[in-house]
Amino acid sequence: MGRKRLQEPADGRPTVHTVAARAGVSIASASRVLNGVGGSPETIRKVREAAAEVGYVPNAIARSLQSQRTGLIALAVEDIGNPVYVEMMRAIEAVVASSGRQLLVHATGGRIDNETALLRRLANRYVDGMIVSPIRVTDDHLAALVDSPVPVVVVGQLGADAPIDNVRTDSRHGVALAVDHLVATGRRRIGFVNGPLDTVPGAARDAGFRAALARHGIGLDAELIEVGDFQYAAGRAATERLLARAEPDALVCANDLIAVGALHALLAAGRRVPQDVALVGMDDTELARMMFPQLSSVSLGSAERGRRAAELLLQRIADAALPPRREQVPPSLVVRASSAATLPVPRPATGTAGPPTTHPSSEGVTA
Amino acid sequence: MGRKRLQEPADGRPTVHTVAARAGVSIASASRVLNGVGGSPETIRKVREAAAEVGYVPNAIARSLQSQRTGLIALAVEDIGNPVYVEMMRAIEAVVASSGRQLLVHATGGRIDNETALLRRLANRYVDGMIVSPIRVTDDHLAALVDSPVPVVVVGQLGADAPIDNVRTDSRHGVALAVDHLVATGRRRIGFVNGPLDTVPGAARDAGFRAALARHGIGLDAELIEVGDFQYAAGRAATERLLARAEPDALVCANDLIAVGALHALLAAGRRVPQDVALVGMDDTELARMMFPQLSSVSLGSAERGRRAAELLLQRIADAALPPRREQVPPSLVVRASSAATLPVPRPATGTAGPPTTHPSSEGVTA
DNA sequence: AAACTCCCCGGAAACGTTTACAGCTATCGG
DNA sequence: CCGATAGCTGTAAACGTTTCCGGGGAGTTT
Repeated sequence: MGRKRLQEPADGRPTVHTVAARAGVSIASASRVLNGVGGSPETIRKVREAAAEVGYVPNAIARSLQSQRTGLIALAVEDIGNPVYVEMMRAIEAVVASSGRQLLVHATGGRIDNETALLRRLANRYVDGMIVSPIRVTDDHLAALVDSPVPVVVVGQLGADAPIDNVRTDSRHGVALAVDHLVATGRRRIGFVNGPLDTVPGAARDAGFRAALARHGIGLDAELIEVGDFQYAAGRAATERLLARAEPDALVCANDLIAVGALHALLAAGRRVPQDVALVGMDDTELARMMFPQLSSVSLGSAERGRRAAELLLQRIADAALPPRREQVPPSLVVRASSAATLPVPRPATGTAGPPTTHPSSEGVTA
Repeated sequence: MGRKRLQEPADGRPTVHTVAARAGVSIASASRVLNGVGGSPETIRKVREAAAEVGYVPNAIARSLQSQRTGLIALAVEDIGNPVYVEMMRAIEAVVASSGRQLLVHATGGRIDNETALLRRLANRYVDGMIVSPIRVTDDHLAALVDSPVPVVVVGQLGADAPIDNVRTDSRHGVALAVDHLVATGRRRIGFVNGPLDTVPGAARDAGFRAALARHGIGLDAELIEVGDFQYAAGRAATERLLARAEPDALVCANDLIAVGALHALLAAGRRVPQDVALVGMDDTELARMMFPQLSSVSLGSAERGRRAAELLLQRIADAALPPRREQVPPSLVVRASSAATLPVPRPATGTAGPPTTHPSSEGVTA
């Protein structure tokens, strides 16, 4: 009398003890059968039966405590409403799923405390690894990354000496590609609608823009630079402010959401795109192809970066002793109607790309 | 000699035992201090010091095993690229965060086995509760929902008698609102671009469309109905097929992604929106406001549904004995430029809404 | 000064699982 | 016919944490 251990926990859910007792075997045997390793035919039958009768479902937490793994990978991004992260997520998900794990996504909403808290919390073993793509990096942040208990891979720029697996692109060069293209097609008064300068991508793109103009010997006109958030509404508002005081013949936008906002502002202000103003976005997301006219955009290889980050993470999970690695994905420009060279045709409002095809990804010319 | 328990696990991470030994106290005292309950000033100092020295970070899995809760809530949606889910997620995240928990998102990609597997896996205690928004519901699925070990709330239509907390809308009525509006503004050849009919929303919207036409005494023309996926590219392709064989004066689309695809197809085919063809989407996402002209859309109260679902879930987590509840959020129509009544003006291509404001959400007329 | 209260501390159990180990039975080969 | 072997089984330890409980010391009250 007086069993050593309660068989039915307070919430009534059966445990392996319940099953074992019901089947008349030890918990070890029950566990073995439930995991499909060993057991005589008779035992297997009894345990299976008992498990089915009580509706046994294993407690994943307990299992993880024992096995030291959860089979979950987390992805933390700033804004899940930004299609670039959706593309990245899809690429990661494919890799993660092929390793038999599952991907969970967390939106930090740009609140940096939120992201640090997530790191501190989730990384404490709830997941086997994390991929994070921070847009602001503080020292505190970096510290949390470095001594995370689980492997972490960062997508995005990071201090040069941080001992963290890292996949990046060169968005300075990306902006340069856009400027080169616009200059080559005759534009001279090139505006720039950027995201916040205190973010890593915002700062890099600003530097890239200034450097590119200088390289072409075009003087910098502060009136042609505007800053907002990396979002649609902010991009539109920023472009309205810019148009109220200057007359650009081209606009480079720091991402596609901003570019869509800019397109809206331009059309509402009566400018024709690309005849009056050429427009180039950045990230080359599906959104760029959804617009009319379709937007030129600088691809930063987001899907590729996601894929590589996932691979790095899986490798590190397999072998924690690997040295920190860094990979780089080059940007490339995809030219579409929004920045097509304006030809003699007076009003080719439907763009020069001809009738849209059903394979949008095949449209555009990679430069 | 021969300690009862290893202090340093193989992976070298310190545990509460490490800290306790170093501080010269019992693990019970160490745990108490680390949780901020009790402890003499001296003990507190010693433990804090020891913890800092070894870089102790608690193992969340072990803690959860003991406390029977993880503080995590999962949201499973079909397609995270659909902005409607982004809006829903934001609303849920706000409620969840205010309860001190964290939200994790999982994209099922519409693969139903994926969703069932997720339920079976995540729900086994990795999270304290789940919100799922399935678009296809099978019996197997339903069974997995019903006997989930953790509370589940479903957003979307569900069998009438399923004993599961449920927040729904009336998308049949939503389609009716769109049709009523179009008929009232003089449209008669109204087309419909739907998602797959074997999905719950697809079927409901199809039924709603047919019923609405019948109510207005408009005969059904099968040529004006087309079906694709609930996505941009599919919506565009479906609209191209429809335009190749029929000449609608209005289009109702089963969601905003499809509507954007339709807009693209219409413009590419040389139709003016709204003069030649009026366009109404569904879900009233940010995407509808990002288009030019801005799209009319039927709001299905996604943010509100998300908010309510999260509240239901938190209540159920607090009290598992509650009876299953069902809530309903009414649809409403938001009229914007894409379906504005065509007035005597010959080519008001910029729409009738006047210059865009910086508060897009204040635009449009709710009907 | 005795009794009582309060607080702090350490031992041990508990959360639910997997698994090393050892003992047992049955089978097989010599 | 007996010893070796293989396969199965049960006991118990382990994963890392929280918490119940009882013992003990210090301070307060009568």
